[in-house]
Amino acid sequence: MKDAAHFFKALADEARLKIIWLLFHHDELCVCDIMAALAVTQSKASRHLATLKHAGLVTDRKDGLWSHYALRPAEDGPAQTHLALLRRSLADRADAVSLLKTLQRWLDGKKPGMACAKAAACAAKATAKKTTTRHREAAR
Amino acid sequence: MKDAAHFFKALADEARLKIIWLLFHHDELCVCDIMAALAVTQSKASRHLATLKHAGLVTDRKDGLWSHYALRPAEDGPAQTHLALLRRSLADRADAVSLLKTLQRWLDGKKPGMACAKAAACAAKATAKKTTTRHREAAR
DNA sequence: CCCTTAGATTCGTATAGCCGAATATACGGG
DNA sequence: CCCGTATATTCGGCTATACGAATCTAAGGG
Repeated sequence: MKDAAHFFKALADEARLKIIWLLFHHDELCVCDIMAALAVTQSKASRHLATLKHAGLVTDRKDGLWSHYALRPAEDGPAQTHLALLRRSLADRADAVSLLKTLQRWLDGKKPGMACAKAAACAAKATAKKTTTRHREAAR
Repeated sequence: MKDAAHFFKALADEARLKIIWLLFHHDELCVCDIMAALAVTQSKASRHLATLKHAGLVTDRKDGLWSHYALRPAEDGPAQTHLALLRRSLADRADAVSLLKTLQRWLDGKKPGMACAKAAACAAKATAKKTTTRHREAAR
């Protein structure tokens, strides 16, 4: 029963749920994709991915400088069923959908092969600014 | 998405999973039942029940001195599906099954109407002692 | 009223988790 | 070899959570 609790702990964080959600729709993502989509720092992205890996939910594949993360192939335990259910229940959430779009925008503008991290950090800052602006407007 | 994380947080604790598991099989349980079955202190039982209530997973009903807790009736969201799945996946775990038995033993010997808390605390200590004894034996 | 009992809450503390900043590692190019 | 880049890890701090012990509350029973 301890391991069931452990499994749910891995899901008990919004950032990790977002990562899993994105990985449902993309076979592989690298750390800077996560940074850009979630608008988080590099260490946050990396740490949450490590947590998910440690919980056995994702795998990583190294390719030169890049680490590519993917959902762990179904071993068809209860965990997989929970994940499938999670996927379905997130599918009609506005924030989940728009998160996917944000990632897609990033992936589209990525090709140039230019400084990944800086661009992602920049995207993060831009999103943060937009958010605080929105808050400020809401406060009025 | 934040609320999904919140939901999983409520499940991310072994004691709470155990409580939910027991409530799958018993329409209502009072705090001292939980204390006895899980072999935990009164404050631990009460606090975890409060957490579950706060997360909307259980309801409570007051009857004189007693508080009776029950699973919250299905509102048929994804949460309920996760719970149903959880129930199925725990069903063939040895520890979950024996936990149910422990509770049953307690319920059977309960009728006398005698000092609930002390008996439960006693049961808790007995279980603890058995466990440490077992550990000591394993260590040899 | 006072006492006992079931349960809730508070208190102090310990541990776990999250975070950004800084630093470390490791790879590829010049 | 040195540099820049992508990711990992460490560090220090902060918040959240978990816990037992103690205290509080409220309901019966004498």
